[in-house]
Amino acid sequence: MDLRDELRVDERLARRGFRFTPQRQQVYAVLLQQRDHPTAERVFIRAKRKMPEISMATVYNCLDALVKCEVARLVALERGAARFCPNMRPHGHFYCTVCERVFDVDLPAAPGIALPPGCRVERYELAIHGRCAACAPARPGRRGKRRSG
Amino acid sequence: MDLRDELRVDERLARRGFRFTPQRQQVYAVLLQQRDHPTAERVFIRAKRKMPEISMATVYNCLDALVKCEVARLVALERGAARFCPNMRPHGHFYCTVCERVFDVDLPAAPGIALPPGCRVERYELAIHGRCAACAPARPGRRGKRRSG
DNA sequence: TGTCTGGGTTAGAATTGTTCCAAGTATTGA
DNA sequence: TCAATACTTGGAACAATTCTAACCCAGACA
Repeated sequence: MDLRDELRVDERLARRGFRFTPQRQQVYAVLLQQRDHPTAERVFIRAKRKMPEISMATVYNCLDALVKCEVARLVALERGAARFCPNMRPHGHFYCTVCERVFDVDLPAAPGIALPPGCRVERYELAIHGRCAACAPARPGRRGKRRSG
Repeated sequence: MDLRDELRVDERLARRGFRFTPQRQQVYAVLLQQRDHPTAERVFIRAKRKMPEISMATVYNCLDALVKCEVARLVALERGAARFCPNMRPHGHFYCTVCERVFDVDLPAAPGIALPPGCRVERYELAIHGRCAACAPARPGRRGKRRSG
């Protein structure tokens, strides 16, 4: 983990009256280590490897603190478990409906959406559902190029 | 409800081996009647007014059938209950974080998003979180009222 | 040093939203 | 008419999340 990031996280938590406890450090490290948008349960499993005593309730608590301090994002792509993502730059998500993997995608500079008048935007969430490169050829739908391998 | 719409829904269901039962008609009518993106529970409450015997399981069944036949959309804007929407034209959603109301918004013609190569898009979901006109002037705190019904 | 205060952690209970199930009902086709 | 099949129902089961009560620990202060 980048030390400057850790310092910034520490500060960000402190500013809101949260402590950067060993559990929160571990949960944040898990998010940074493998950026595959894990669910809370998956974070729990990974965090347990180095911290076997950690509980699910604590993982939820830590994720909640990280999200509140804008150090991680909660991503709700489908029904079922929420996913978490330490990438705080504006971005959208590509969700593969076959393998359920999630990829970050850049957002266009100017979305140019006509909002109801008077609205104040806090954030955008763009989710794109489809098939990733690995899964696209799998089930032949319309015409697609066939790849060997 | 527009008769042509109803006929089309009937057909669409039939094409997939579903029947347009009185319960499904009622659930669909509820969606058309008040386009405020109700949750399944809210649909249940509204459907009961004209059909007191209807059960929650049936409401879920009906909503599921309508979504499968592409007559309604399931909208997952936040954690918690899914919402339903009979507007099948491409559009996004503005979600007011204060009053929790949802508004349809038009999408820009060309989204222009750089996807990972080889991806095949099935659908976009754009969610914009913020404050609606009624809630925007409020200071961070609770204002705005949720409508009952 | 002891103790007070307040956030943090834990296991497990509770809650919420959804799906599953078994039994009975309605509709369709032979 | 009978059989096959889809549908509805209430309630059980389930998954994800939140809540609760007990205990823990760091820092402030006497």
